Amino acid sequence: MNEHGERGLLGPKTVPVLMPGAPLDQTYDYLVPAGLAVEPGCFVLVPFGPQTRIGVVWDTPQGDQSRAVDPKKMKAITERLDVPPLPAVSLRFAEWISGYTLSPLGLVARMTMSAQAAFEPQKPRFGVRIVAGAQEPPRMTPARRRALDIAADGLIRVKSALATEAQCSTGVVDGLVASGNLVEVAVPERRYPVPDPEHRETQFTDAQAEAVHALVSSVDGDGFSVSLLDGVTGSGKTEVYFEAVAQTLRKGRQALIMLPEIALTGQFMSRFVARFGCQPAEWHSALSPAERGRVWKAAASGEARVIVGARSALFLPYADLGLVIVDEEHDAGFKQDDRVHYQARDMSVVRGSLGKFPVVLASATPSIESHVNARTGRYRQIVLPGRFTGADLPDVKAIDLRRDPPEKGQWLSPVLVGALTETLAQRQQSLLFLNRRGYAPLTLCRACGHRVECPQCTAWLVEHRFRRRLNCHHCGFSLAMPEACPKCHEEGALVACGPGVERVAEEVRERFPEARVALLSSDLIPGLEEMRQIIGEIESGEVDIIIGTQIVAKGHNFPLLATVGIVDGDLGLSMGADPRAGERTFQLLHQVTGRAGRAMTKGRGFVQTHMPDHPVMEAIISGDRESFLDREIDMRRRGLLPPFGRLAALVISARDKDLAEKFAREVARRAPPSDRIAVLGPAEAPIAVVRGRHRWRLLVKAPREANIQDYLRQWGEALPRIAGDLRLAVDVDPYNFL
DNA sequence: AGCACGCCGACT
DNA sequence: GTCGGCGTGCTC
Repeated sequence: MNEHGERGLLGPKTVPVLMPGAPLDQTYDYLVPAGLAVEPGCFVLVPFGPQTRIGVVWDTPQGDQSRAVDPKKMKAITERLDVPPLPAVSLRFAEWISGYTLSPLGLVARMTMSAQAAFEPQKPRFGVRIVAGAQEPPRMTPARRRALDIAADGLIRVKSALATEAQCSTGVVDGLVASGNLVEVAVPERRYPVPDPEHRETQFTDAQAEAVHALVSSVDGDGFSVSLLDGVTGSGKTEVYFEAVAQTLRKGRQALIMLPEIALTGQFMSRFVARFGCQPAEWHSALSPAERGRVWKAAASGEARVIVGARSALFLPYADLGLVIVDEEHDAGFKQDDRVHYQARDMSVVRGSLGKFPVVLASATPSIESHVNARTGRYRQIVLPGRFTGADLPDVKAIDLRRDPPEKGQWLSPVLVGALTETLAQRQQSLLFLNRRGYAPLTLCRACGHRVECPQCTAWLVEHRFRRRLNCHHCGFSLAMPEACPKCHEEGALVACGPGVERVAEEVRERFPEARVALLSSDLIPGLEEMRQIIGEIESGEVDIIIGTQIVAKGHNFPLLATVGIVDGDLGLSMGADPRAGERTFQLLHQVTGRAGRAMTKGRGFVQTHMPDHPVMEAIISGDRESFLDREIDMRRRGLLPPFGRLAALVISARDKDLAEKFAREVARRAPPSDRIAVLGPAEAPIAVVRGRHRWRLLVKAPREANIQDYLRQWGEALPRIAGDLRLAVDVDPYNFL
């Protein structure tokens, strides 16, 4: 065979083709039929074994090419798909992620074609338009009159839209098409408006202007850089990084603003519209397949200038990406933990390096990793001091639950109740935060002491009183709330133990029957639209007391909020093995208390805790972030934890308990010896059984300069083959220690 | 991932 | 005697 891809004297042209979606780590060579033009990155249809698959033409062969292909077995590309090709940088990005995460390239490549609809022949949508000068239909009904009057403007409308507008059925519209008064025409594809960098000038304080200057010059600098934009809630971070977006637009390049899924709010979109005069393209899980297809193509054609999206937006086939902003960069939601385990924040830095453009990480509570990178000079640090809305940071007080406990069966201490009463009297808003969904985390039988557990997981079932069900938060198992104990069948003996947000809401409604209460929990809000609506109601003051889980901590701006109460500040600190537990609790509590007091009023925060002396609580209360950081960073350094060391987790699972344990021990035995890399475990996972699968974990700890991937690959080759029900998942840079 | 091939238990 | 279980192996 000739050198790949070159048509030589020796034979016909062949190209390496990758199969996205298959867990395969190699390309396969295909003949290119005469007259078919293919180039690297283009999508083709190829015969693959007994099936026909979509493939991506690669530029260099990947994976094991050691066994020469039998020329007789070589098949030809069936056809080239009419889809924009992936740019070369997307190929390099996929290779990089595959190498780093140890995921097969085929699985990574699939993430770049996550819009099914873009690969199917698009059916043009048909609409109707009025026929000018046509005779009125023989029978003119009121419905027909309305429809024709609306259509009189000559615009093209989809049939159903016209019918809705004219308050008639689509039958009426069909009738008018039949009578020749309307004509069916293809609806032109929706275009993406071009955001205008000069739409509205923002007034900046001196400190903000300095930050803007730093970011804009990194865009001007025409090359890779990472900036950490570190500014408290209300410091104007968003408006500051919008200027980097504006500068990228002026240069004619595309920008991606990445947000945690939950923070993709209408509020963010309106701020974007205010600055740029139109909506950005959105990319998140709530898009319809057709919308996904449109955004994918608009990213590839360059028509979508700015894309605002969740982590998967990083894999869109941008024609000319020139900037990535990662807002709320500390958020754990940027870590993907299924199939390909990747950290989108870190991968955006890789993407910037490959694409030679600046990356901006923004947060009010940056991750320890980013802090360290900023302190060592790997990242530029841009600090936005204070709030510019005129309000100060809230005063935060600890409520020592040992001294001021709530009444029995209640969860709000008298101090917190007092603060809520006061806030209510002043007609201001309060927020109660508890990071636990449902009504109660444990249901106990008073008669026999039985704890109601999930039949397929090592976890208690959580009562959801609103739905009258017991749910497992790990596998989706659900049971109608039983009347009698499932174990001893005693009637009416089941009692709810501990609080969830629903229970806190119940307590609030009993204590403040006159207050308007909003309960925000992911399981009670069906989708992004409903979420946007509730947030809107809160903003406009239709709610007095907001009670919510994590969902309230992210990206929302509640201008009327005066008082914030953390119902259980200790939640999340007790989890043993997670090196980020302290950091995460700090970030969460800081973000939530930071919601208080935005528009000209000074806010107050209260944290209910059993350990007011814990470093996390002290940092939250004193607002002394730096010494908390120093302490955490020092702990990480001494423990050789990220970013001073590298971690990888191996999770072995099987339905059979003994099989999982035996294999885990076998895996541990085969660990290549190393004096720098340590292997801890195996140990049963903290949640030992999930979905009926028994899980064992191994943790690999390596110094920063070690190549942990090489070590893991070498280890993988030494393992017996994984047969049957056994599974081995590799998670480089794990964030989930359960 | 798919899909075929291949070797062991309950059915027309 | 077959239908079908899923264990194993391959796809240029």
